[in-house]
Amino acid sequence: MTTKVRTRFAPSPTGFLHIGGARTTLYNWLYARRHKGDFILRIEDTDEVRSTEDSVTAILRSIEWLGLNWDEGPVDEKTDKGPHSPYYQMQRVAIYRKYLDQLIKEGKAYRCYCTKEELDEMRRLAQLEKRPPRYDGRCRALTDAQRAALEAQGKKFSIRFKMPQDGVTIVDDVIRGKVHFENNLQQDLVIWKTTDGPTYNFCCVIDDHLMEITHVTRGDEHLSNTPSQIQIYYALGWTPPTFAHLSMILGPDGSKLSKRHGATSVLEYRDQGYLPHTMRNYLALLGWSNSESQQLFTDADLISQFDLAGCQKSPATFDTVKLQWMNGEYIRQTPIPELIELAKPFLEKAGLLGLPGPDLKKVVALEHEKFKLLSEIPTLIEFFYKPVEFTPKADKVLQAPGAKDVLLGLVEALKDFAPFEDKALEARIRKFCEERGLKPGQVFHPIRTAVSGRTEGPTLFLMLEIMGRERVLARLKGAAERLK
RNA sequence: GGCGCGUUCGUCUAGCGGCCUAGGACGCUGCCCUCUCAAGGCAGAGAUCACGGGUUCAAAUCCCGUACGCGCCA
Repeated sequence: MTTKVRTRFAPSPTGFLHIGGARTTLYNWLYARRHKGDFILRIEDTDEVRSTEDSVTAILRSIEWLGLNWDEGPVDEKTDKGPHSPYYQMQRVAIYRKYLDQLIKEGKAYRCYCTKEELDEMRRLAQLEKRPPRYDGRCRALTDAQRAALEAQGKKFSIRFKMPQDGVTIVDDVIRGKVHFENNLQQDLVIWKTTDGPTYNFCCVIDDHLMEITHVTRGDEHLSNTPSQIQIYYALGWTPPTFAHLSMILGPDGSKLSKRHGATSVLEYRDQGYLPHTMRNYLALLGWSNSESQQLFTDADLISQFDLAGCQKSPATFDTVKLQWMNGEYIRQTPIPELIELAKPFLEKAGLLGLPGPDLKKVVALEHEKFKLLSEIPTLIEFFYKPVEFTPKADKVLQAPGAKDVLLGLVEALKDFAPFEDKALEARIRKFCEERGLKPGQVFHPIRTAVSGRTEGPTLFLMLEIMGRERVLARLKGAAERLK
């Protein structure tokens, strides 16, 4: 009998969900889905001063937008659902307390009366003497009488976990392999702070065990804490889960991805017009790949192929250029009605919804292969609906000698021309060129410019068809008049 | 400072001792297509596999150092 795979993502709600967190979430989700297991979301809000409800909201929205559903965890900012409820750590403090008492009673944890100042001094001296700046364990051996005396003085205490003094703790990491840590180099970790209660490393162990997490996949920065956590598992009589530590995501300059590199929040990518599927695919590839170096994956592909063991050990640089390419690929794969639906917020914001003019479906289809971001859709199509604005380059085209005559001539030629359709228009306009002894370019460019205000745009004749006779004629005239 | 981790084209990566004169993808350059811009097709430039030692008939691949970067202790 094999146990069911259970993975989790456990963010601290101290800010938005950033790209690194999104990737961690994705990998946990993929792993759970691949093994028909459960994906759990847990909110680590024990840092009362920095945790905010807004952050919780942002994180939940982000994960939802990414399309990663969780099987147990928050329902909203206050409530949650699942057999191991609550999933908000602040609501689990009594549980931590219970295990804390157990460890103290069994002599596996002890009261430490050192103040912050004393600890700082300890660290300073250690630095000076070139020793590792760790807690020296001075409160470990305090007698009951000494403790009573200190407390009689009103001394506050934190609780430290007794790390074994010898031996080696091996973290058998799925991605890194066996990583050895000498126990005597580990310090006695604070598991309960003087005033603020349980610490991250303590809660994390208890929750992961109680929630029956089988695979802990998290950022690289936690690797060094893992031996301590493993020892806490042992002290509590539990078996540690399988660990996997993911490498970091870097900005273009090779430092850890952060605000100064631009957007780091998942929601910002949504607002810039990336598709959730792009994010899933791109993030999956940032640190993982299959042996064919395949680039584009369906979700089903991802789920069936994704493997933690195949993850890269070294950090990866986040590349928005490739992200945009991929988004373009997926936009091109999206059927027009669906694309319009996705682009609604952007069209709305640009004031393009509900305006009279050509069929939006036809217009969007006309430029389909050009969109890299949903947010680009409005700017590329707005001239169909809004008054023409001429770019400097467009102005120059219209200034070409004879442009005005061409435009006015076309107005005449097209006034009653039927059918006002792609191929027929092309034939008619080419004939117009011949009649006037003009090269096609001398006519096509001014038309495009007059009608759109731009020198680049959709294929000409289909654009005219879709724009419709009335609008085309008005714009040709309008542009000609500007040339007076 | 200690401990831990990492290092293949600009970027993401393939590679797990001979198939590598190092493969793919993004980007870049050129050509083709063409009414512009894209998209698409084709071609090309781009990596002494961080460096130095070993092991081996043979190393990007195994071992040991060094450097650099990063993380944790903070």
